[in-house]
Amino acid sequence: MDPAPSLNKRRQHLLEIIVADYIETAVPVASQQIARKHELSVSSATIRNDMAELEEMGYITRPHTSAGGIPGDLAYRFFVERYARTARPSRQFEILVRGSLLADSGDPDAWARHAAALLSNSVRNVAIATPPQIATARLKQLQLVQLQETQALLVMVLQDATVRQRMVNLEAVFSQEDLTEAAIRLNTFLHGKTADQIRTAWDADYLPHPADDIVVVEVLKALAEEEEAKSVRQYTQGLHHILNQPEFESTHSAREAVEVLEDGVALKRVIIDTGKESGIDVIIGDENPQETLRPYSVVLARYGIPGEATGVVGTVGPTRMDYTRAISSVRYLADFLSELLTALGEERP
Amino acid sequence: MDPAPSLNKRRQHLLEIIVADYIETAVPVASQQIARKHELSVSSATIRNDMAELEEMGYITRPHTSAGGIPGDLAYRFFVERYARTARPSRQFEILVRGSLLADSGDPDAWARHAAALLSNSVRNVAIATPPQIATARLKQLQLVQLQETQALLVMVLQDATVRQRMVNLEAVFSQEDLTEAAIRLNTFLHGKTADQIRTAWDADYLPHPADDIVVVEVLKALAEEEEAKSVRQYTQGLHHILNQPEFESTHSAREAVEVLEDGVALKRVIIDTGKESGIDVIIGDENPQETLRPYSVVLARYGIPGEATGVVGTVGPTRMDYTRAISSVRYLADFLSELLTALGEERP
DNA sequence: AATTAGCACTCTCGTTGTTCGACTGCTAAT
DNA sequence: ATTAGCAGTCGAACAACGAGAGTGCTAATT
Repeated sequence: MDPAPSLNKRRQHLLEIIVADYIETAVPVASQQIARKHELSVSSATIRNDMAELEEMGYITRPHTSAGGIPGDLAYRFFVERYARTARPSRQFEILVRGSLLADSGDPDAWARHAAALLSNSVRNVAIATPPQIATARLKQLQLVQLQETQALLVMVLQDATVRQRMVNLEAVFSQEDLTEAAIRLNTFLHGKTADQIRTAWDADYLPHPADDIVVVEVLKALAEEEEAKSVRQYTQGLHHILNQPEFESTHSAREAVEVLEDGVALKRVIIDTGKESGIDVIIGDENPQETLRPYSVVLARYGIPGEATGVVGTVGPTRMDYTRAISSVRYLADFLSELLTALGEERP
Repeated sequence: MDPAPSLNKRRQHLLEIIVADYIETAVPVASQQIARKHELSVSSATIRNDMAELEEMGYITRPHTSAGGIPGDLAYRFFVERYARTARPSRQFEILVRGSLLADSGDPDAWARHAAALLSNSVRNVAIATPPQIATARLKQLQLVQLQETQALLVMVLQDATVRQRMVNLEAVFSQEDLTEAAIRLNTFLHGKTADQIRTAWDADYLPHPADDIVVVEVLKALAEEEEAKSVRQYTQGLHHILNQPEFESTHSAREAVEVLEDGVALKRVIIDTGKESGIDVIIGDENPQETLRPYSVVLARYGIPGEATGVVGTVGPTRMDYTRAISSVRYLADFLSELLTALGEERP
């Protein structure tokens, strides 16, 4: 569908120029400047008329009576739908991403951490990434390591190859051999099961070994925690970039931004809501349901294996952000992370 | 030893007042203010004379001719040695720390993360913490989990109960049963060994199973990475606090601070150097060997089991920071983390 | 009907001048 | 050694002002 049906060709082009210019310079763009820099074959007066029209329609606003125009959320939305969605990242970025992420083999947590760093440097804004989270946590294998006489470390590998650990207080003294044996026994019983499945199977099937129930309880706890939305760990990178942006020159706005982004609870909500269906979510300014994020724009994509294990990568910045770069970088990262995760998660039946 | 031998009682007290006042208000402290607020039983003129003397000796400076005094690094040093070292944290803080850290059972990584958050809120500054790092990495137990036909996930539990994972590309097809068997075999062989010990034992003792060497190579790689200084992961919290400090009102200084602290490479160097012997390291301003950290003060303590596994907690802020609070909070946290770690690491012979 | 030239008007920004209040440094008295 | 008193210094806040950039509008042009 046409993002802006009531705009003729020239005005669409004009709007594109204004948005692109403002994204680059952060200065209200003036009609004369446009006439001079771009070969439009119309005079500045015509541009002024068109800009008055664009203002009327809510695409741009003016900081004061005798100033150039600055794009509003609507203009950015138009720009994103019309021009920015189709872009591809630079070859350089692709190489950098592949090289960096292939280096940390098999550790989804490290992927997320490094993805955030890579993205942050690419878009010169704050980047966030979450490691893949499983929809319904499913145990793959567990291991018991003796710590003290009656204390063991329970290490669990989940379906998506993430590893979780918990401490278990046993009620009696066990040797490492006992524990290893118990682990083997429990693995055959628990392998591939969700929390629910474990619960029903456990009731039905009495286990004769005294320590086993304690371990199972801990496994259930861990799986439950895993499914809690609270456990969405997110890596944030590149906070310093926003202090370079002219919109955060005042200490006040800068502090607010850092507070919101470092705290991350608003972001978490956005992440949870974000596109289960594939594609890039672009949330511009006031479109954001999270009030504290209204001054910013968010470009997010979900990656991974839908219904199995998915995470999120994306970037946050002022509404005047480089959407072209942001969208292309985020898409490329999400696709590549999905690839990595698929390779890791694929398993023989 | 006396931190300031050439100062008489009154001048020491005066210096204390100036430092404490400036820490609280961030405004150059004037002689009249001192005379009014504190019961000194001397007039402002006397204070002026004393302050002139303190300036002469390098303890305080003045922003301009007719302004109050602001403490220099020397004054802070005096203050720290004379008054701040002995402080104890508030009961409230102690309770908060115990409650929070006991909640994440057995996960040293989570301890560090939460310690940074707790400390940051307490001192209202940036806080950093590293999870415990082992001096020479020592394998406790490993586990192999099948992912694809020729691919397995290697999960290692190290001596200090931290867990690391790597992907292993096997050269042939193995079932999960094969892998479990191999893991048991390797565990008896590798248990408790350092990288060096593994290497010598491996040469001496030929292993008949074809896949074992691949796994051992990965274990060695992981242990090596673990020992690399580069792998010092650090959690930074509370960057937004520094934007509240008046010294970072200008965007420029704020940006510099965020850049230095978020990047963390300078901090990493300081962390590596930091007090192997117990005690709190207080590095004030220009005393810092790291040039980029000269505008700030750092309060750091190492925790854990010396020679076995240790980490670092601490805080970074402007030289005008609340040393009393910082030192007491850092000390309490370090002590408590050591306790937790000792409980976790204690092991039957 | 759309476009353009021209011009008066508006607004911001950096500069300069001025006042006010706070604080010090110094001198002379205690 | 301490203090009172006073002249002098400095910064913060505010107003005035001119320059420059850009618009809105009107009237002429295609």
